[in-house]
Amino acid sequence: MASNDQPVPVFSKPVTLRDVATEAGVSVATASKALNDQGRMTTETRERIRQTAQRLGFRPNSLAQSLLRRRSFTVGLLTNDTYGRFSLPLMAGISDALVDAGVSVFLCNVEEDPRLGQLHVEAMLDKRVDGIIATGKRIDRHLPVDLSNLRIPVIYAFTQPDPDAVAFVSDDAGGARLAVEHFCRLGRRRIAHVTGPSTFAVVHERAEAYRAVLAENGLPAMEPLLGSWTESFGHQAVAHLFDGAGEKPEAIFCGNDQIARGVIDGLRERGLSVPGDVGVIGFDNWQIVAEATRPPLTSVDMNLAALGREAGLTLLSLVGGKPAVPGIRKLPCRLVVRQSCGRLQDG
Amino acid sequence: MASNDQPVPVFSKPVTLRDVATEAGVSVATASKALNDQGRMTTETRERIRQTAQRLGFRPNSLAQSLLRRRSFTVGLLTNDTYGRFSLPLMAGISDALVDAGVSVFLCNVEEDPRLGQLHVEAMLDKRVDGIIATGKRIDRHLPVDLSNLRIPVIYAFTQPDPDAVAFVSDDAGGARLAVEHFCRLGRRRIAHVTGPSTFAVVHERAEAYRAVLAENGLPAMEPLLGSWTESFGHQAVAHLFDGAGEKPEAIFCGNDQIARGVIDGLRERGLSVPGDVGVIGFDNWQIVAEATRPPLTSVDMNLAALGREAGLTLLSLVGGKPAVPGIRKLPCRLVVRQSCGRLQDG
DNA sequence: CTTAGTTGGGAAAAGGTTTTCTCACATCGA
DNA sequence: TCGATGTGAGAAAACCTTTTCCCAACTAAG
Repeated sequence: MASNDQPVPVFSKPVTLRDVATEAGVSVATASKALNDQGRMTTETRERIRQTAQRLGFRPNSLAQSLLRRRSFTVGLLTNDTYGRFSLPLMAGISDALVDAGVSVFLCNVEEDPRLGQLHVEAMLDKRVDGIIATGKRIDRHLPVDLSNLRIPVIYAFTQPDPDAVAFVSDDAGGARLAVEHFCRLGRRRIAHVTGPSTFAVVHERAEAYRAVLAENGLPAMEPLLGSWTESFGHQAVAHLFDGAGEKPEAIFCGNDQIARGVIDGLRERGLSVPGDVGVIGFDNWQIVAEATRPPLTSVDMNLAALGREAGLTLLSLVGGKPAVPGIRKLPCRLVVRQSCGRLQDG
Repeated sequence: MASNDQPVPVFSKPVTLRDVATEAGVSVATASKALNDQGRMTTETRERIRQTAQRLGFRPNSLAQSLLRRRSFTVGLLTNDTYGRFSLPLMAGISDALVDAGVSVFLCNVEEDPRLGQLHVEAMLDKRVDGIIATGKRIDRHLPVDLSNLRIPVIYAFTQPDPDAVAFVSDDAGGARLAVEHFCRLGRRRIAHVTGPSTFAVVHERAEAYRAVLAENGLPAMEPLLGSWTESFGHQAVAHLFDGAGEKPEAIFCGNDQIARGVIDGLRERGLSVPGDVGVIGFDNWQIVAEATRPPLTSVDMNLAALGREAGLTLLSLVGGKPAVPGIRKLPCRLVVRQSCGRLQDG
């Protein structure tokens, strides 16, 4: 049987620093110093070693470096967000902030399973991650793992288990203000708020901001409609708001894009034009939803990637030994204006 | 200034094998063997060392182990799927398959940027990942990185750069068959197919299967409608199919759930009932979309998690030195029946 | 010519674990 | 009592890199 009958691939051995040193006729110590711009030697020697390393395709073994430096250039991202609606943009930001520092990210989805969470955390700890970023779908619920007594820095994004932790969250109240104030600027007077269930902390935070902006602008207060984060609740809300007697809203600020979508569809089915008769603004700026509504949805973007970047950078500096003051940092949202909210009339 | 004025946390030093050995009054060699069930010693000694390790909370340093074993218990997942629509379920499957083996997964989103791809791949290589799984949004496009001459095993999921590679993809033709055959069983005779652009390989593969099933069942052939993967194309398609003259379809098999959503909305706007007048089946089984359509959408599920599990397991066995025959492995889809496709009439 | 200082480069330890050898001691049969 | 066998446990090498000394050779000053 010929040897090439075997489909098993042969992987060549990685070239080590010793190989480079031998090839260049110096000791490993010198080779190391040459490549790290340390120590003293003739530029000639240094250059020769560099060339040799280059030629041999030498890449230092991170494992050995990590062992020595007690730093693995690795962080873990813990999430329970199965579909990655929030965690992926966050991840993108983190990754973006860290890749230039040579740091890679372990992603662990722990669902709601404490056993799984424990397993993943231990695996990461054993691999000596430099730090952990924990994220969740909502600020007022925590991952099913205890990260409080780890020997490494932990940063929270979108959740904050205790006030002594360092946490980054979006400024939901500010985001709500952006939306409602935008409606005010557009001259809408009766502004409704349709949002998720009262069990979510953000629901109250945003509703509070909504009421505040109405008050500041001398507009009629309307009680926020709490329900579920679904399209179908958007439909129900429209039925509730428009099918009864009394004055109808001119604008609806929705708690997420799915609700907004349901609202827009419900309005259209009633022959109401968006934004002509009613303006709609959503929350989350979930592109795939926001761009599919008719008309495309104006929505509050939580800047998750930026949040991830901040979290990543902060973790890095924490790992580097710089202290960080504990507490929540709120990062501003931004309003992404499309066509569902109406436009300022010129003149 | 009191020392507790400083917010810098103090992280205790990890306990090493040497600590355990010293504490138990043995050598590190013995300690190692005790904990790994190797070597010879009295059960008494072994037990005592175990207890000591337990008491001290010893966890072996993975870095040191990896260095020695030339195996990092780490794999990389490379993707360009920003929103994680495909890569996250895949990731979940991979992670699920590997976590019990103590393997963690680096997730790297390289977008379409070759520089970024290169950066990530090098970072992973330096960290001595045991293998890499590369995935993409579509089988006929590849990531902007060259993985062909790595010293570690590579597995592809959803893409296959060359026939010598090991790749896992979903059986799109089979999935299409499932959908169309389901319509046939339900007695629908005029079955249309609305799908994405011709630049996608899967579009042709599924269209082929669609035609084949029609032929096998002696049903009238209809030319598939190719467009974009969007809701708005779904609307257009409905206009095209129903607003002209000629016989109308009784069923529509859509290339993805977004198209299906557009189709369903378009049908409703025309006063056609789903599934009463027209049955609709989508593709991807994107839960958040499929459950929000009215009625909920029957859809072909590509079993991405299962695919990820297979890929992970295969990579593991490849890493373990077992050869794997190159080529594409197609994994079956499954039909998730909800309410949009109609039901078999009893009696 | 001696001494102090500089320069280029190497030896060795460290990081934490695993594994192979080796060794001392005990036991057993002759 | 002597060799053979077996048993429990330790010493040391290995994995790969970094860093701290250290040393030899050379230069310059006195």
